[in-house]
Amino acid sequence: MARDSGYNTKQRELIKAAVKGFGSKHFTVDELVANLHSNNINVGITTVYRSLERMAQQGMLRKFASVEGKSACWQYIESPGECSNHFHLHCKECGKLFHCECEYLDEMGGHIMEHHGFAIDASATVFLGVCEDCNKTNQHI
Amino acid sequence: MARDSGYNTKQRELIKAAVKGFGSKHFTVDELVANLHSNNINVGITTVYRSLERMAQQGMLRKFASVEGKSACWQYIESPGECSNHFHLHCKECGKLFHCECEYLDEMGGHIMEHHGFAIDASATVFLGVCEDCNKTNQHI
DNA sequence: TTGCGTGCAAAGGTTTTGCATGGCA
DNA sequence: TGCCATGCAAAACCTTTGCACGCAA
Repeated sequence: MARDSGYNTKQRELIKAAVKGFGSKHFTVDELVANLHSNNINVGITTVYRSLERMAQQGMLRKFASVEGKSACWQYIESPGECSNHFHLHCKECGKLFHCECEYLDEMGGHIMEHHGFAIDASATVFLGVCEDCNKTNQHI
Repeated sequence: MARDSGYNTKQRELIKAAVKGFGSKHFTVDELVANLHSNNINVGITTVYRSLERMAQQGMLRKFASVEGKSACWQYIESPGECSNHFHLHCKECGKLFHCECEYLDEMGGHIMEHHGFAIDASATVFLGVCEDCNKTNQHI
């Protein structure tokens, strides 16, 4: 387990607690700050960014690339290795993020590594498309 | 083929020509503007953004989500349907974009549609990872 | 005491919007 | 003429950086 290399401060504890509160659900910096505010906790946005980045480096958090100018998403890693084998489906219509746990995708990673020499970072890769619900809604278009 | 719905203006022609000049190579707004400048063409950045967005809607262009605060990438679609059946691999290390034509990935799209009800937009999806070359370089890390 | 952590303010970069002017049809 | 397109300026947005002060060890 990665140990904290620096000091233990009140802010870090508060941020860590809030992050854990999201469980395996992904969140943005905005959502995290809103969550803190709703508990009457005020932490500088700078500190939030720096803490998240630090936690990501320690392997406690996963950072998703931003999509289409939207802000980056973060996700707490409840157990080490968790989510490393699943991909994320991001719906272009409703913006929802789906977790997709599937052996097929494991295979795919292996295939791409073997045949194309490319090591896919599943935790950072986001599939863009349209989810089931939005598909139904938009069938007439 | 999608027809222009609006007027034909000099700027649109110039932008379209520059875009075609990139062939199937992806480019950013910055690169496009630099390209125009090197030909002594000055078009407002606003117009560039609006034109690209319009061309993308007409199916003449493909827009890639921005990655990690980097600016968005665009790609000219030389022939309709081109690239619609292949994915793109974006190397986190060197930033190169690889085209990956592969039946396996077609299957995968089908699988995800069947089993997860999610319609993947291959043309917009970018796999993040590390390419062969960078992998070799970083093996000691 | 030492030096890392915090947070305000400001800068950074990309993209969008308001609005008056310009140009196509 | 009527409406769409243009482009300047400014805003919007997310994120990072500089710097002085505060706090953990």
